[in-house]
Amino acid sequence: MPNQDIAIPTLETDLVLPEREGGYAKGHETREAILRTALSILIEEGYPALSMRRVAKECGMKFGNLTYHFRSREDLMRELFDAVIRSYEVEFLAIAQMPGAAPEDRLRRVCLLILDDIRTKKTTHFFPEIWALSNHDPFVFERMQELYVRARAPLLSIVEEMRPDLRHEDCETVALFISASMEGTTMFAGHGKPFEPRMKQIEDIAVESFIHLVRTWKR
Amino acid sequence: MPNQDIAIPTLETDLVLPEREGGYAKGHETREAILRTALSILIEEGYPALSMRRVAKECGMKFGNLTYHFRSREDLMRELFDAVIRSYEVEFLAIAQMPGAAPEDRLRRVCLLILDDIRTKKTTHFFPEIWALSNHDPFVFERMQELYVRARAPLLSIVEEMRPDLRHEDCETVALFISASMEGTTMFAGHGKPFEPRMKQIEDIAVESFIHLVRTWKR
DNA sequence: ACAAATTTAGGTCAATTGACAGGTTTACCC
DNA sequence: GGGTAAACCTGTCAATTGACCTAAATTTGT
Repeated sequence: MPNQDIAIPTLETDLVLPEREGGYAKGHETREAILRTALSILIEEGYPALSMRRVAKECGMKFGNLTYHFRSREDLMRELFDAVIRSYEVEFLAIAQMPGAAPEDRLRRVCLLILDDIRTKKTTHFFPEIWALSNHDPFVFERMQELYVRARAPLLSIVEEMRPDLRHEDCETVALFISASMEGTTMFAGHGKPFEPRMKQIEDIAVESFIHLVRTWKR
Repeated sequence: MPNQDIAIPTLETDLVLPEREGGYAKGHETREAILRTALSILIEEGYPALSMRRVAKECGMKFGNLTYHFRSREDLMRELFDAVIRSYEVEFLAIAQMPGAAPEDRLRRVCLLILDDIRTKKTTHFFPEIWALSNHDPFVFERMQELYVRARAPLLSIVEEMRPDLRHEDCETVALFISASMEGTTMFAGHGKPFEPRMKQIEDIAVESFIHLVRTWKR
């Protein structure tokens, strides 16, 4: 049963900014432009290239102005990660509510959605950066784990629906394994990686393997 | 069938330096000390903290001396990555030659070896760094993919042995999926991660799932 | 013991970094 | 349209970075 023909919703919003209290409209736009530029640098050239001056220059903005909007580099980083992570969270939220299809079908579609997203340049480049950073920055660590809790939520509820006989904790571990498995393809079949052309076949393997796992797993 | 009782060989050699042509003994030691210090900084504090002056200070060595041994920062990085990657390559080489056990048993043991290694601090911290770097540094990219080709070799030969009916390319993709799946657990069940205590259960899930996959996969 | 190779030490250099202080201009509300 | 807060700009600061250079001390092979 090939799955190439299932329509995949795509994600356009790179960033989701939090509601702002006061301030002028222009301020919001500028803030967003800054974050968007910063994300672009992070994706194109990596974390070490992401300096305040670099961001200012790339925005066509004076350095002093940037420091007005983001007092410190750390401020900017925190808000950048928050905004990007939020963008994935809204995506996962959309996945969570899927019409009452059969659980196995929902599992399949969730996995395909995630695996297709992994092939985007944004995801292929952004996540390894936060994986590395999360090893040394508690804030990134915390925020990233929060993100993945939400990313696993749809998987978890499907697993629990399919296997009411399992303990909650076991469902969690199964969902984690499935999620982690998919993340692991990033470095090999993500955007620009050697196995990118085989991603569709990997998707088949993954989905089939996951479905059997959830169906039959006995602790 | 619990697997906690299988003895796991551990890896002590953090670095494997290439054979050196001429030079004195002390020079080699100093070089090795430098690389060891650099690796330690990379693991403990991440790539941005890895500056030449920092390495020199941490070795109790003058900056000028460090620049004698490694003319440039890039020189040091290349050799560091080479040495660390080489250390994993010797590990995988050891795995490859396993006495004529049943293929499924070998698959199990290879996977357990890899998953246990993922829980070490060195692996949990080093690999995300090169995953991130490989997105922007062609040298790291190249070297990393080489490493993984070797890491998959034992898996691949087991898959081909178990499934002579499959095309070579399909065996490759299956081996890749298995390898990638395991790598993906790094950020969740690696050293210091939230699911680290559940790694043993994850290993059970992974091994069982992989064995069934190899046994039954039909393209 | 002697010469060559190697190791250490010290310093300079331009470039880049993040933080900050002081202004000026612009946008918005009344 | 005037006033105020927001947005923007200029310039400076100390600190750090990597590359480079020179000279002394030490180790090694012979």
